[in-house]
Amino acid sequence: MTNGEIAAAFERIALLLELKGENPFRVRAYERAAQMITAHPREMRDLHSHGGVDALKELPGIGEDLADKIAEMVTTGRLVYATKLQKEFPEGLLAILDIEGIGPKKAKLLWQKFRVRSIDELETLAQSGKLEKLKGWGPTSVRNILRGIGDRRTLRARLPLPKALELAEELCAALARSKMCNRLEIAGSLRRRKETIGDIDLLATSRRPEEVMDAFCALPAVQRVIGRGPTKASVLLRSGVQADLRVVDPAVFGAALHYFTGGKEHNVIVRTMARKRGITISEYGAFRGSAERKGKLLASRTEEDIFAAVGLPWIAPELREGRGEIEAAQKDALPSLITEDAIRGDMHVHTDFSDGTASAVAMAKAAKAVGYDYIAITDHASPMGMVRGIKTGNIDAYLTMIDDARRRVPGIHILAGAEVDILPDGRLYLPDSVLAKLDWVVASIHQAFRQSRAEMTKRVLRAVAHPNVHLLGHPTARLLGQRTGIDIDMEAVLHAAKKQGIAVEHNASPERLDLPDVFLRRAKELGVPVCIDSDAHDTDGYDKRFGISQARRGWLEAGDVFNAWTWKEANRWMSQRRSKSR
DNA sequence: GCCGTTTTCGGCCCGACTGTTTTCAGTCG
Repeated sequence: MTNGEIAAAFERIALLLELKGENPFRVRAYERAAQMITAHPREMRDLHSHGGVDALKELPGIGEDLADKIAEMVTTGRLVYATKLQKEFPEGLLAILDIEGIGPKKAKLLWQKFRVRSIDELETLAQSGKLEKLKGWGPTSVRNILRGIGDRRTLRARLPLPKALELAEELCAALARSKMCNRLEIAGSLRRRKETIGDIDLLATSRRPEEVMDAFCALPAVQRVIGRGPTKASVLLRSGVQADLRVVDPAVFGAALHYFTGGKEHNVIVRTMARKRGITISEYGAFRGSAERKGKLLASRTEEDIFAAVGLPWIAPELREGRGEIEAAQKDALPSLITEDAIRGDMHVHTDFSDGTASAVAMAKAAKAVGYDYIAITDHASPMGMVRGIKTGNIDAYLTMIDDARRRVPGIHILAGAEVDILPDGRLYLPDSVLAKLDWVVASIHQAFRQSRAEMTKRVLRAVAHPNVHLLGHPTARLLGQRTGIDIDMEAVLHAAKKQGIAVEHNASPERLDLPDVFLRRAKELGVPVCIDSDAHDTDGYDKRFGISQARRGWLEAGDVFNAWTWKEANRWMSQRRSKSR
């Protein structure tokens, strides 16, 4: 079983245990384990086959019992305990937990009293009028459930980061025009720059919170107000996304920003640390003493103050996932994260020689204008009919085009490169004689996405081992929100990249963001350089802001990123690569 | 179910909002 399947099994168990009314901390143990496994770059089955159950027990949040359960899943492909548990409730009951306003208690009651086993049955029951006669339910609750069912049918799945950020920025701009907020910040997973976003969290400071609430709920982008209190409101946007706004006093902005940025796991760890020191942390600040009797206020104004209250330096939002950042902070070993201005070049750029819209000269000028010292022009070399591009027959014309660009755009180093398709059997589309004429070869998958994991891994390993390849392009081939990536043993690919001395790409194109953050971090650990490339197809295409944010989530520093190196450093690496290929 | 500069047992983050309640349970993030 893959990590995804194991995590899904644990999530299911957590839901079922909740339905049973089990100890909530036991439920949380399963949830935490699922989250950890999802984010883990190594496959559980590999860890198990190398180090056995003991290796699994090393993982955070995995003890005796869960280690055994993971071992059972990776060896037998099933989990007896899960099957047993599943029998106590019908399949469809879990789905109704997704409905806004229905939690485990209500779901359990619906099952026990009415034998509700699906969303459709719940809808029929709610319409029948039987529900509202129940103690503690009432007509409003029932109306909300019906609305929740409707919402669930229209609600969007998680939004890709670039789209979500755009929406959030529009909301902020609209709210800012009301001029009632002193500060207005995007918080939550958006501030952490997660690759997909469930809802938009905004935080404002104002001395007139009620009026801010009014303005927020009346924004034209708002379709419906889900909930609204004096300091907090939730709305459903017309785009099908939920947005939450919280207003706090300016004096507690730092505490609130930290709290609403999360992530959940990170906050739990920080608060647990605080408790051990006799400190309680909430969105209103760090207080001496327990939560019930608010003690002396220790910190609240800035995030730095909050972290300092528990003896930590400020931690960048992109790191706040509870993936070891607290431990690193305690050891003063936080990475010095890469920033946009560290980028000196781009190793994946298209022109109108293939499917770009601008000439090589125009692309080079545009790269120079954003301050780059070097670029690799990497037009497609692909068997797919619709893509023009580099063929054996036109390679000389291509090289002439790049030579011409070098002459006409001085002051920037231009590499003659290609983005060559990795064919289904792992060979490259261009023959070695043509590849040898190029300075820089990106190997990418553009077809046959559905191969088995074994086949796909073998395919990519073959390409990675090719002596003329420098970079593995958009390694999972995913399209955010459209196409899940290929099924591949990324650990094996990264090891091979290390062994062969090639780099892996983080393709910063907003529809890709590929390689994903957990593998970026793994690449860093293994010492594989990462190229953060724009994959620009036009002169406005050099924006790397989303790529940088993912690189930061992968703990990358400037030294880990190939195109943050100086031209001299990059060139030295390429010469070494070339000498290897001979 | 996990975990240990409080602990191998007894803890486990904290508060807002809603609906139906006369004081709070359920849900959410």
